[in-house]
This record gives sequence, C-alpha cells and structure tokens, in this order.
Amino acid sequence: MTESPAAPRNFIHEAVESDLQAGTFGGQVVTRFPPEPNGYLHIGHAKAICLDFGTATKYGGRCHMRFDDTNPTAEEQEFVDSILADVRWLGFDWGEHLYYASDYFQQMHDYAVELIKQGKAYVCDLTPEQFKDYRGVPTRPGRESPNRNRPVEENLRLFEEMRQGQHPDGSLVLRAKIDMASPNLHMRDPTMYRIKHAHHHRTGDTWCIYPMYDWAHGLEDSIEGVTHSLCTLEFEVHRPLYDWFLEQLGVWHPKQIEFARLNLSYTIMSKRKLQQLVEEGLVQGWDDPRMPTLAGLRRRGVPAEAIRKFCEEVGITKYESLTDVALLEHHVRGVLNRIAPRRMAVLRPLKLVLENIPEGEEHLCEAVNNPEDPAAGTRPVRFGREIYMEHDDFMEEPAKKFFRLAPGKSVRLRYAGFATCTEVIKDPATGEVLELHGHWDPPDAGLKVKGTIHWVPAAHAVEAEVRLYDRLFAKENPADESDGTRFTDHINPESLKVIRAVVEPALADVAPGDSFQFERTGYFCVDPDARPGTPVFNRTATLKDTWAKVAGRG
RNA sequence: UGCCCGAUGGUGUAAUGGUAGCACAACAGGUUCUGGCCCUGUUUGUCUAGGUUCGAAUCCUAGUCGGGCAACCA
Repeated sequence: MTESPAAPRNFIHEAVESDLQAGTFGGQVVTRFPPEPNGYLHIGHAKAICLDFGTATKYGGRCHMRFDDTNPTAEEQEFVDSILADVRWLGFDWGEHLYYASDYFQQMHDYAVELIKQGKAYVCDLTPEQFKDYRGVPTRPGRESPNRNRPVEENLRLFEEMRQGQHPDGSLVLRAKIDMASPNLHMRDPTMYRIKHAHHHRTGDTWCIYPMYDWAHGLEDSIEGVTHSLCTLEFEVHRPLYDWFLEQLGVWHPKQIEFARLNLSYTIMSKRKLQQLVEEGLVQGWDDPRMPTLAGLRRRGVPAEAIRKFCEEVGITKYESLTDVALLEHHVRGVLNRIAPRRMAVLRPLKLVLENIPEGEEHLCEAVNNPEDPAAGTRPVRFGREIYMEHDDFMEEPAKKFFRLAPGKSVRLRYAGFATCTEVIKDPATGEVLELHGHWDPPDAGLKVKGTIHWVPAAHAVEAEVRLYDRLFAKENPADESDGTRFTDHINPESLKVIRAVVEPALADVAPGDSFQFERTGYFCVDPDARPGTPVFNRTATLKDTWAKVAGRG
C-alpha cells in the first residue's frame, strides 16, 4: 500500500484500539467493504473504502471485499465488475477475501429456521398496506399482527413452502418477533425474508426467497468473522436489530460502528440522483468526467492517490458535514504537480509573427519536463518565425499589472528568448485581433520583463480536441431541494466546453490516461476517445490563477 | 411532536479536565524563465444558560439548532 505513514486517529480507531487492548475479538481486526452491486462507486464510497481497508492495514488485520447482493431485482454483474475495478484502481487489495452474501443464502436460511424453532420468527400474510398500518408511526406504538402467534410447526411449514416457490411474490414474509411497541421502528417485527421469483446474477433460480438487509448483514459479518463493521450514520437506528439477531443466534458478534458519509460542495452523491443524470442524458454516462463516480474521476484524470489523501484528510466523525470540493482539488494539484510532465499547449491560439527571424529558420529549445522532478529530464522544442500564443496573453490596452504582451511591450517566450509586439492586425469590420507581428530577441539578450508566456511553433503545431470541464453544479449544495428547486435546475451550463487547441508535437503521440500539465493552464488527461493523430484531452483541474483574481477585481 | 445521534474559525478536523492546534479557503508579502510550485505573515472559532472543579471545548442538567428513523431497498 502506498498510504501515507501516519493516518490520523479517529474515534473508530480509538474503539478498535480499546478492543485490541481488552482482547474483545481475540486481538484481531477484520473489516469489510460491502457494496450492493446496483450502481457505480463514487467518491463517497472512496471514503468508506479508505476507512475499511485503512483500518485493517493499520492494525495488521484484513479487509474483506464483499458484495451485499441480497436483492436480485436491482443487482447486475456489470456493477460487480466495475466495483472491483474501481476498488483496485483506488489502490486496495482484498487478496483472497472476495465474498458474496449470496454464498451464504443456505446458511442464512438455516439460521432463520432456527429462529422460527425458537419461537422468535413467524410467517405473516399481512398485505403491504396492512403491514404499514400495523407497524404504527414513530410517535405511536404499532399493533401485533394476527399471525404473530402462529404455531411453530405452521411457521416452519409455511416458510418451507415459501422457499419451494409455492407462494406468489408479496403474499408472505418471514418476520422477527421482537416488539411492536418499540420506539425504534426497526424493532417492530421487521421483515427477514420476502418472496421474489427473480433471477439472481449469481445464484440463478435457486432461490425465490431473499433475505432483507437487517437479517442478512449481521450474519454476513458474523460468518466471515468480522470484528468491526463500519457503516454510515443512517444505520445507527438499525444497530439494535443487528445486535438482536446475533444475540438470539448466539453466534460471532461483530461491533457495528457508524460514521458520517461524505458530502462534497457543488456535487451530488445520491445514487438515485446520479442515475437520473445518466438516464436523462444530462451527462454522457457513469464515467462522464464531471461525475463524482470513481470511473468519472479517473477519466477526468484525478489520481487515485489524490483521492486517498483527500479521504484521509476529511477525517471520520459522526457529524454530517459538507466538505469544500476545493480540498479535493488541492490534493489533485498536489499530486499532479509532483508527477505530471510539463508541455506547452495553446487553448485559444493567436498567431505571432517574429519578423526578424527568416522564413524556414529554426532554433531548438531545451524544455524542462518537470521542474519538481529533475529525473524527468528535458525535451527539444522547435522554434521559428511563426508561433501560436494564447489570445488571453495579449491585451491591446493592457490593464494595470498585466505582465504579458501588449503593443510595444515585451515578454519572455518560455525557453525561447523574448518577443516584442510591434504591430496588431485586426479585422477592420469587427475590431477583432487576428494576428500579431513582432521582434524577437534571443535568450541572452537579457531583457527586463516580468512575464513569461507559453507558445507552440506554428510549423509543427498539432491540433487537439480539448474538453474544458468545470464543476457540474453552480449551487453549493445542489442536493438540498428544500428551497423548492430541483438539483437539475442548478446544472452549470458551462460545465463542459469543447475547443480545438494547438499543442506541441510531443503531445501528438500519447496514451489514454496519461496526465500532463499544460504550462500556465492546468492539468490535462488523455481521454480514451483520442485517436492516433488527433489527441483528446480532458481538463482535470486548472492551475491556480492569481492573475484571474487580480483581473476579476477590476 | 416518539426514539436515536450530533454541534470547535468561511470549510473540514485536532485537543480525551491543564497554553484552542492543523489543513483548505481568503488576504498581504517574498521568490520565480509557469501570475504554477515553494516560503513568510495576517484575519476568523469552542451553540446557549446553569452546575461540578483550583481549572471545562472536554464532565452533569436543561434548552436551542441540525441530522436520522415509518421499502417486502441497502
């Protein structure tokens, strides 16, 4: 593992340490990451993954990768595959500990029979409407089902009939007999099994009854010898039930500990909402680079290491918070700054003709590949009479503190000496600046200039498609619809701008997934859509732009 | 309104009865062939009211505010 050394301690680690000290679980630490294979993983899951695997690693234990596949109508093999790939990409290794809840279906069934025999579970034929009615509401106790005192033998017979497929979907359920007056709704005789004549992606048609989460999850943990079952806050009210089942059965009893899920500003994390974005075509798929899915972040060019560092830094608490997406961006830049090779790319080209360089004459410049990493070496870049520069690096009437090119002014050309602007060629009709002419001075001319700009040699410029991504939502907390608006109302119309840029020849031959820093512009990652000769780059993040702030202030 | 959980700068967190610290963000400056990186500095915080204590962010009580819970979902 490439985890940074001192992962900060949190209240869960304290609990683990105290269990270790007390010998509660025989000195072991076993955690698990238990996704349901019904969607793609997102950065919120990454927090859980880092916690589950990180805690196990920290205390010399192990973490199980387990699919909680107890609902065949929602789950698919496609999601199993993507989840596995995403966890691996994030940098975690479950070794041989890959499990499926569906592998325990027989064992869970047998435990259910045992509970029936103990008189602690019964088959109930209440309709969903009646069920709801009998359960009551939080402020008032429920009523007992008329089936509650069905004899054990009859319960066994009916449950067996359920298993054999003799009853239609929804006609019967198996319920735990706990307490219809409990202030905790989940303790009011919760459902353990429902009938679903559905094809399961792993067990096929072997089963037509499927266990409910509360019944299944604790058993999965117990069967695998999990010690610390870490989950999000909304399961807190389920804990008494988790404990109740394992106590009745007298089996291995892990400790469930809850923590707050991750919320990111300008982002939505709900699986349902993400699905809606995909289905309504508001994004281009689960791996759209604007999506907070791991697949999307990967395609965007966000390094796994940045996600791990981010997850480590947001910490683990029981307080529901909204983390600033700027913190993620900070780690993205931090990692990429260290490893991304530098290249020159001009996003909005403006031609600059250096009149004192003869046509056809070329100079070779030596460009540094990564100032943060001397081992990355240098590369040659050809330089000649005509170059492309960034349109934004020219101002006909320069603002105060504008250190770039303007009529009569000079700038340094990165690695290639100096340019002084002598003439501005404009479209007479629109006034638009079309081309610049100027004078060139070699690097040793020693002109006193404050600015350096990047450029691409016109004779060797390579055209590229560049996708400029920005945050998907313009509202800090788009998931909050309490103001009467819907999250889709706040989609940032500028979240994607596709442009044609010119890049230096060294960027002509790149592979999908390669990351670069386009000097002075941002970090970019090669998209799988790239074809030989026409690279496609996704903007991962901009560079910090002090000038934009100064200019923005007016 | 029944039960459960929580509350520390703008944001995320640390301090486990003894100097409220770190990171991000913001701001100011230094450095610089990237207005990047790096470096220095500044601003801003313990929800309220009582209580325990020599001493409370921390313990107790009450309140306020926020979140969660009424799928045959997980």
